[in-house]
Amino acid sequence: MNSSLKLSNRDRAVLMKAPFLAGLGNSALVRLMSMMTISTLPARKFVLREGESADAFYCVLNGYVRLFRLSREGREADIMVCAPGDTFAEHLLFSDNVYRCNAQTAEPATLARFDMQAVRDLAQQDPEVAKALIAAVSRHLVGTMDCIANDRLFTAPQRVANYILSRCPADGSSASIRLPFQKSLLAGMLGLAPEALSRAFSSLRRVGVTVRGRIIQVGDVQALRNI
Amino acid sequence: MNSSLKLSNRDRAVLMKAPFLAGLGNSALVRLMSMMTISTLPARKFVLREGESADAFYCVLNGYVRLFRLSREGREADIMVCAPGDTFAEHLLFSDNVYRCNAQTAEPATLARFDMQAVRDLAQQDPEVAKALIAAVSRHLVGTMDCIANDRLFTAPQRVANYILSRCPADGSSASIRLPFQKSLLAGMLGLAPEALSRAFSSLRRVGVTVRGRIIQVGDVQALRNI
DNA sequence: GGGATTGATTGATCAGTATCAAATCCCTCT
DNA sequence: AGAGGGATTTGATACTGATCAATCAATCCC
Repeated sequence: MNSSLKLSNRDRAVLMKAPFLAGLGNSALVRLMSMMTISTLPARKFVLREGESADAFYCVLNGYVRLFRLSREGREADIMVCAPGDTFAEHLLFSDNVYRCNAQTAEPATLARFDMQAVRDLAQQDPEVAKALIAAVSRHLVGTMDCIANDRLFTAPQRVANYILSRCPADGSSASIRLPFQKSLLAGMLGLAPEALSRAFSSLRRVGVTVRGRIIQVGDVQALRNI
Repeated sequence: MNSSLKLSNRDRAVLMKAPFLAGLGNSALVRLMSMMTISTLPARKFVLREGESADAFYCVLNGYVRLFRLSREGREADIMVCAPGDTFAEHLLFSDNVYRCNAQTAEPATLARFDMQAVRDLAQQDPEVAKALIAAVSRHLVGTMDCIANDRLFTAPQRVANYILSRCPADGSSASIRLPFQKSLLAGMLGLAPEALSRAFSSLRRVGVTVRGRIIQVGDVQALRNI
């Protein structure tokens, strides 16, 4: 875990466009960034663990971070996957003081770390920061509610289709997208075993979806929308 | 839908103890309550529908409200069940402007309605209100994340056991609880068909759980914890 | 350039839950 | 208290996805 205060240009751009920071004025931005530390982590590294005292939250600048919980027998359930620009654990600012799940990098990643207490203080005095926090937590809530509805309403092929559609340009009859991460991570996001994801992809072949490595080709976007 | 400005003593007590309002100082409280309207709804009444413009959020004062989404074929998936003291749709204050799911009373209910724009304005100028909002949304986020983890990690009997345990006093070897609503609502909360809930209860008989109507008796709480 | 490692696919089987139908229970209303 | 009707339970069946094992593909690495 290589920690530093320096920020690459690319990471800085991601940070400034992150929903949590994008709407902030200059003074709040400067103060937040002054209390931030950057770290670069290898793949599969735990960022934090369930039960640990929650004294920081994070913003992903590069790579992907997987939030998951463990059962007693050691099975894992992904709860959320954070992409560049996403924050995580920020919702513990005004509630719990213990992390409620594990966070692990899914590949080499760069994170910005924010001290919980410092941001809490800042949010108390700067309404703009408070507003940004509400927006960030709200966005996460919408995402998790969508996730529950997806899990409960749709089968594996339908969830995969929904995911593909969510990454297709809205118009156009055909499309080609590239998965930004391994299929096993996508499987976890969708609440599936990797084998089930594989089978879902192959069942989508009959509606014109072709998969080669990380490239997914969609022959007929509209056909995919009808299940 | 009988609307009024009056508040029964019981409803007022619930409102004041609701997490969203509990921490507020007097002036914020007075202003919020002045922009609030109370309504009493019969069972199975829709409070709001997916796609409608989101111009109010609600606090449940009495009864239960079910938030759910519909599939194209008309199947329903519960996303959250709100008990007295819970707010819902408040997370749309600073993000979306359209309701993302349906809300329906599960039985006769009393709700406090808050105008979205009015509270938005109030939150902008009163940091205490903003903080209360963050806390409310955060609490919901924790709940939905728990829900995802439960769905993905546990079987039906385990989820039912978890629910029972969450309503048992922490200590004591035996316990007796009363469901505050119909079993079909519990089934939906746990992501189960009513038949599956019924079978889960009967499979818990062998660990000393007895169900008669809404009364659930637990012979050995500790045994229930081990699955 | 060939093992070795890791990730993905495929096949076979099994567990868990949905669904549909029928019987029964419980609550409410009069 | 008894009747009526919705809620719940039970039974039979089908389906979905998990799991385990084996194969295949791609990448890594001296």
